[in-house]
Amino acid sequence: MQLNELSQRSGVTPASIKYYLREGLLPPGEAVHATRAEYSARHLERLELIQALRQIMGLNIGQIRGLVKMADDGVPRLDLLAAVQRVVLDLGNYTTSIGGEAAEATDAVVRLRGWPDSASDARNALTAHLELMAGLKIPVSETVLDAYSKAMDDVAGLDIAATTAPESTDRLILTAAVGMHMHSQLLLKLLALAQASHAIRRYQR
Amino acid sequence: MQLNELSQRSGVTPASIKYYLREGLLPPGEAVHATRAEYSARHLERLELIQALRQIMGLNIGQIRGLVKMADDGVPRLDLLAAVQRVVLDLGNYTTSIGGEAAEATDAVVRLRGWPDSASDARNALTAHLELMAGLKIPVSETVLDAYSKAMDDVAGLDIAATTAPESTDRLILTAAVGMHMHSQLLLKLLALAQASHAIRRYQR
DNA sequence: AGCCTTAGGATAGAGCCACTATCCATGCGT
DNA sequence: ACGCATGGATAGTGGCTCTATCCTAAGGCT
Repeated sequence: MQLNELSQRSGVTPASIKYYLREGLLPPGEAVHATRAEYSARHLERLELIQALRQIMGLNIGQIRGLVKMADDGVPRLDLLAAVQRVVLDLGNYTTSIGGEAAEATDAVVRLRGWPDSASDARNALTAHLELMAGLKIPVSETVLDAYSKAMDDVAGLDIAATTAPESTDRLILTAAVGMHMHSQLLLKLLALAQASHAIRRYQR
Repeated sequence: MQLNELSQRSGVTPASIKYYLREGLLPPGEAVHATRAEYSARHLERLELIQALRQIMGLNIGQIRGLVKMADDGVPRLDLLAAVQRVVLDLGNYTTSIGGEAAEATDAVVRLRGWPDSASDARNALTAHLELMAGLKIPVSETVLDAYSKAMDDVAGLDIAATTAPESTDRLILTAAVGMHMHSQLLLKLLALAQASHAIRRYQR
């Protein structure tokens, strides 16, 4: 298939496809000769991935490029999942200082939940976030952390169990990202409803 | 105090303050005469609110305008909190159809948790989100909804209890928005860590 | 009283992002 | 052999959040 057909099948305009090619999100088609290139099902799949990451998750071009580069480089699955987490759950842009109360709180949570005691983006992000909250004078008691982490442990168990092995790396990213996003959003909607319910009970009388 | 001092005390450049005035985020200062206006502590507080909503929460000007308009119009506290939720937890932009499986699932959750059975943005958002997930063929079992909602119910109870009564409407918005945001982000970080932990257990062997 | 500074108002420009449109030489398909 | 689509390059668009410039008017210091 060539550009026009790819465009029609994916619903992405040719101009945008060219843009994605330029930005390195979409690998170039196999050049039949100077002015003709052939695209495959892989390109279609990639375009679907790009569409989902842009429109559903709201990722920017740079973030998407990072993910698809990893896919093209064939990095291990766990690293890929970690990268997806980083952009979908917004774990990036954090600077963690070593030690400190926040780090201890994080360690305590990890021990309490029996999670593997290894460094990770998620762990750094958690520590950094606790530091941020401490800086903003928003207290996070051990009780709260305990309750939150228990809840998330339960949720994560269900999430991971529901993840099925995908047939291609692009599909892995797609299902993992969409799944993570949808589940975390679901959690936030439930939180909103729960908060609203508690607020009504508390204030409306 | 006048423009320059307001700028220095808030850390916002005069040009940006003018922009906020133009956009109606900041009420005009009390005009001493044609070319001089006096700003008060309220303006400083408002600027801090705007800064936080922009930089920490990433709200856009339109969303902030909506919130501060409500504050200036003196709408009831519960409505204000609902509006804060809408922008902070991203409950807007949803179209819900009446009835359907998703609505039933939402009703079931509300009954199960003993939450007040009233319409709300949060409830609509939840229903719409469940519809979206169904459309994407991401199954959400009753078990999952039960576990998630229980977790969020516990969390919300702690959240609301931690909310202290603020002295001004701007402060109410600020503490509510920052608190909501920080707590929801904390949850997401914990979710990330929990997921990573489960994934390691599952895949790394 | 006179002049320098600064406020406020209006308008235009900057910088970023994700496209989108135009232009051009090329060469396949009919 | 010739029209039309292609790849490649480059420039433009529109939305958003500022930021900079200009201008007039007036306060206040001397």
